[in-house]
Amino acid sequence: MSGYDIKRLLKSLGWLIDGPSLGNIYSTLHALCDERLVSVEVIPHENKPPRKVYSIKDEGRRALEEWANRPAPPKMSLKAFLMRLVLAGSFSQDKLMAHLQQRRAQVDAQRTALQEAATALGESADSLRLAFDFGLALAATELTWLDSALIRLSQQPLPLEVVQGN
Amino acid sequence: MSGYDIKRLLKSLGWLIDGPSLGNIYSTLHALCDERLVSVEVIPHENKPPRKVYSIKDEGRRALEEWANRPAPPKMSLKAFLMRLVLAGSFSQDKLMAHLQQRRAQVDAQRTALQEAATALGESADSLRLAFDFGLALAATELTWLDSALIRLSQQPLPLEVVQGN
DNA sequence: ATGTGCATGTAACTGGTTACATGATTCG
DNA sequence: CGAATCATGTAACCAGTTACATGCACAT
Repeated sequence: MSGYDIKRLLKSLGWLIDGPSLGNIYSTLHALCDERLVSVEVIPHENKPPRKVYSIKDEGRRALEEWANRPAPPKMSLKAFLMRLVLAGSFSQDKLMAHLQQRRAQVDAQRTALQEAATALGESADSLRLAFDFGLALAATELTWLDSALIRLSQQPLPLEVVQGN
Repeated sequence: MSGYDIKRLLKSLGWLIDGPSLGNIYSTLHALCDERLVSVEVIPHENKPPRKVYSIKDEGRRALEEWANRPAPPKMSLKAFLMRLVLAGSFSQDKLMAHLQQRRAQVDAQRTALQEAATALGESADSLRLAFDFGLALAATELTWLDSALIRLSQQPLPLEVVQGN
């Protein structure tokens, strides 16, 4: 993809993840190029600035896999988790499921902690309480989503890339 | 509260909001002090470093209210919204409800956008699709939470601070 | 005509983290 | 007896934003 393409894709995910600025994307891409992790193909357009299409190289893929398999920090944010999911999900189904299970444990722990903090707060019912309620609802949603994702994945044993060709 | 107290409170909200580092909290508190928005009371402990308890001043409260009433940027993140909710929720019930209604419209728009992007993606069912599904589940949860919060608030017309004294 | 989208890039700035420095207390 | 919690603070450093610079195409 080009830098601009990347920006658009990430934008389509809305508030789910941080939308890095274009400046950031371009300079990261340059750095990645210097490190020989990605390759560029310059496609010249007539008197437009040439489109630069980047592709990940084998070494880059290895580095990405290494990154994806690093143990997740215990306090990983939603955004960070989703970023990992999107970038690392295409490696192996086992890894993906392990990832989801790990996340499940963390979210469950967070939910208990949140519940305790909320009850410790008492029945004050102000805006802080609203925030806690929201947090609990979020945690519940994420847990059911994780469970259904895990079930779906365990029912279709082959990674879809193999089946569908991409 | 003291800087340390603030850190602990924010920590109790877990991944719901960004937990600013202690260094950040302390320097912010110093800056706020210089601007005469908060006051400090130094409570000396025997040969421990003295505890510094900060209180918001009238001028600070005014500044906070002004901040809370600034129109929310359309792409406001979850964390930013919750931060506003917690910090600004104690002003007036009308404002709080307006705030929630505004948020509702934004989340609804985001959900539609997400849905369109997801269907445009087709049935590829890879990890990116999982992320989109999650986003949709999240949006739905937030919407129901917002609705129930709005109903609750409209049923009890007086702000709880008045009833409960705090 | 004027603005928005495509498309790339660089440089300044800054908000916030990490690391350092200090020291008592409590818990295992 | 060392590790964690309480408790404060400063300074270096860095990642990422904002702003600037350029220019065509297409719509209003």
